[in-house]
Amino acid sequence: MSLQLSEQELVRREKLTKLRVLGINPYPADLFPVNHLSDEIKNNYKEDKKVIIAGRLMAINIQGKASFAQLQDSAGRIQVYFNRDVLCEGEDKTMYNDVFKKLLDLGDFVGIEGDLFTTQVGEKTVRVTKFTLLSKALKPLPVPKTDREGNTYDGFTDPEMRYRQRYADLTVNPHVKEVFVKRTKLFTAMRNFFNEAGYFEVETPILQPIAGGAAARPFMTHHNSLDIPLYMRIANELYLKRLIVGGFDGVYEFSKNFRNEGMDRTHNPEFTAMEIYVAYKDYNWMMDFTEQLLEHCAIAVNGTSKSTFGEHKIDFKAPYKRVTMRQSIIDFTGFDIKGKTEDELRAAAKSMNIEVNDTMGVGKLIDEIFGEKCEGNYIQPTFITDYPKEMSPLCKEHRGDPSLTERFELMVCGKEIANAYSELNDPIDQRERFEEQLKLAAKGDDEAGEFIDNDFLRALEYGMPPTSGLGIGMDRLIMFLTNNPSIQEVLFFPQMKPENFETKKGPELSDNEKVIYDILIKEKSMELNTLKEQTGLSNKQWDKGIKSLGKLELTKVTKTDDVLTVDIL
RNA sequence: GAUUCAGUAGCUCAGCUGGUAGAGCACAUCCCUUUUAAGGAUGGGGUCCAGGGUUCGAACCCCUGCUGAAUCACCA
Repeated sequence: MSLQLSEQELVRREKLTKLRVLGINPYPADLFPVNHLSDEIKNNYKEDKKVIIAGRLMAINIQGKASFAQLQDSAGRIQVYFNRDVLCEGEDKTMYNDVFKKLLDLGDFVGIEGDLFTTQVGEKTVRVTKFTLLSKALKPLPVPKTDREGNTYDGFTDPEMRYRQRYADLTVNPHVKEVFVKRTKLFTAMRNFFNEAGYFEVETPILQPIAGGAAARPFMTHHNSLDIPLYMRIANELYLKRLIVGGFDGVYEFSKNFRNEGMDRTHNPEFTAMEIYVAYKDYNWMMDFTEQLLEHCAIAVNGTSKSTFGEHKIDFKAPYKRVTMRQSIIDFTGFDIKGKTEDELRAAAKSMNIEVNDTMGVGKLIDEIFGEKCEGNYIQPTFITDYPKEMSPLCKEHRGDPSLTERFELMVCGKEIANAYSELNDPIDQRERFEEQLKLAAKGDDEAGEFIDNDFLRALEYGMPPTSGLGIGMDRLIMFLTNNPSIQEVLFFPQMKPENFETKKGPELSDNEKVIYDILIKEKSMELNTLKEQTGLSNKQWDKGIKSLGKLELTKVTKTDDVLTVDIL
């Protein structure tokens, strides 16, 4: 089961044994007493200061009896200087001549003790007095090089390889690491904002008997000892509201959700949402809260509320524009949805060249019109408010218009990044809405819920205070904050088709090769065309077979005058 | 799901009209004590994604498949 090794991999394996012969353990167990990071050295530079650092060798530049190398640690890179006579004071120059020059490779982890100096070219450098191999790399890293102008050569850029081998991507591409540092800063900033507001971080089940709180196809699994199906969560809404029923004033959760749907550059089967529910508030309050939150987060991540996404410059500075869905549709189509019947809406949609079908109800039709004609126009953060009741089964009816709900979505660069309600807390209304969804589902609307969560309804019957809830797509938000158009760039390990690690056949012969070989082994030597005819192989199959047999040094083709002869070796 | 493009050395990529597979970096050996995309000399390294077809001959043309990307469709 060994994969075929490249020449470079074999060389590194040989170095491993040579190191062991010299008594050097290439994978020592000892703690290494690091006391500086590369950026600390550069920021608090003091001539001759003694430092102990560790990291990967990312560039080696040997010049005879002295050498330079780049050591990369978690904070960046620092140049280190190996001088033969500094490193090896006595007669024995093995550590420099053999261990450093011959047995170390790019990618190896080394620990270094040394003191600081500045080279003639002005680069802050660690003069190595002692080095320790901490871990040998057997596989060569793809090492891009960058010149003085910042042009990168041999970049490790193939997305497939970068996603599959994120460890190599992170090692070699500092800008990739930066995206994930920002991702974590975003989570921290949001968490701090909520905690300072006095809200409570909680955890709710990922394995659920009913996947509710959203309309999406769930992943199904099975619990053996209960012998029941379980679903992986598609949203955490219904569980968080149960906690508001239980008496918390504000609860929030960063929730990994799972949806068994299509994948593309903005959809991964598992993604992270944040949902927060706050008692005694409504969606107007939540809009204020949301714009404060996002301004805070943008500044925490990028140091400014401004951000660039592709061709767009966006600014998360509060307050954001607020437009009702009805007004938005009037603005972009001239059509007023107020009071229109399902048939009128369907006719209007058709006249706008929007694809519609009979399963679409009023809500869905309005949503299609909005999605098609309006959504994409909102580049700066904008709240779209007051959605039709039919498409918001968990949202409280609008206090001023019973056909609407108290709901808003926050649009940025034409995409939805947040969704919020004045939460429905009337248990009887809630049951009716669920039943309405069941009817829609039966009618064929695949976005309508198929189950009624009776336990959730029971919770509401005990009484839930008026509550406003907000959900934010964290992946999408971090895409906007780091200027990445692809969700795969902001997930460490985006979902991909499994890689095929099947081992190569090695010295075994393929079928074609066997046919040729079996005939030839009896005759020992044959004229080429006779042999070819006897095998009955096509030209292509013959060609491949005889070529690879030659490569394996099992046969040899010789030409005497005009006659080609094949011999067995 | 549809369309288009791509897959060649460890990495980034050339490869003309079908005619023995190339470069830079990396690697190996040697020279070089403050360099920085270090430099100089020499050398090794390939299942041209896989399978089939056409052809005297295929990395190249045709078909099928695999993998990925982009655009579109789908996706609160």
